[in-house]
Amino acid sequence: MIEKSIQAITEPRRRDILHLVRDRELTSSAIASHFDISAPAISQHLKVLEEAGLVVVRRAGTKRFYGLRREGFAELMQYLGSFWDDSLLRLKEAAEEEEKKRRQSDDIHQQ
Amino acid sequence: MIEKSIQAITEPRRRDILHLVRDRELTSSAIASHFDISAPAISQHLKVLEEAGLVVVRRAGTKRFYGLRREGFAELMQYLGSFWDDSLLRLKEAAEEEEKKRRQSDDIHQQ
DNA sequence: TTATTATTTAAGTTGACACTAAATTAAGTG
DNA sequence: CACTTAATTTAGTGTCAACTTAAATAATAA
Repeated sequence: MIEKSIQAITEPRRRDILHLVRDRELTSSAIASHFDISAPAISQHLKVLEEAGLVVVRRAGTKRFYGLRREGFAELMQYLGSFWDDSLLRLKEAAEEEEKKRRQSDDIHQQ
Repeated sequence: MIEKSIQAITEPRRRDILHLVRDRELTSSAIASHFDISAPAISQHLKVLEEAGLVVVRRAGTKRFYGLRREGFAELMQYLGSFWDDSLLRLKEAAEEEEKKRRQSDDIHQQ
């Protein structure tokens, strides 16, 4: 799946599509209107994104609404992050430290 | 550059190469020995990675040592992260909050 | 049912890219 | 300089992915 999602985000238009559906669902044709390529081409891109687990479809009548699949992103980001990163690792550690503190204070409150 | 680095990490062998040079420098031939493709093929991959700013070369006699270029990764990760992510955003906020607290306490100490 | 709208699937073309083998460059060493 | 080692560049080939147009599917309305 990771392999597919990495492949998927390589194509610039697919990244543009992901941007478009990031905060709202859009139909295939609404997405297509933002590009100068044909509707079938967009449909094919959406298929790739869907098979990569990065978008999901919701059918409503003749329309199909595409939206971001956050779990897919999370998985991809986790992979890319764990792959090498430094700054991300430091961010994680900082967040975990914060989380630890939070939990400790919760424990105190609960006792 | 971002475009090139995204392109670069799409190829599975190139990600393998990045893994190999992650913690140590390696020569082109040392890298090639890990794969069953020809030396020129590896050389071409290294060129792509270098042009993407993800590896750097250090010449030493007839040998060329390849190593990870962390700034390139940082840039790529930042882009990929800022692109969409949630959990990463939350991590960032937590880290920034932490940073803010740290700075405030520094200010107090400095006065 | 016929027509309309929304979208996908199919078939075929083109260009990009990963590969190979052969030739070339680069930096020593005898 | 000739030779060796390390690696790259060049030229050519095959595969794959993104696009096109045309045909097919899906849901609904007249």
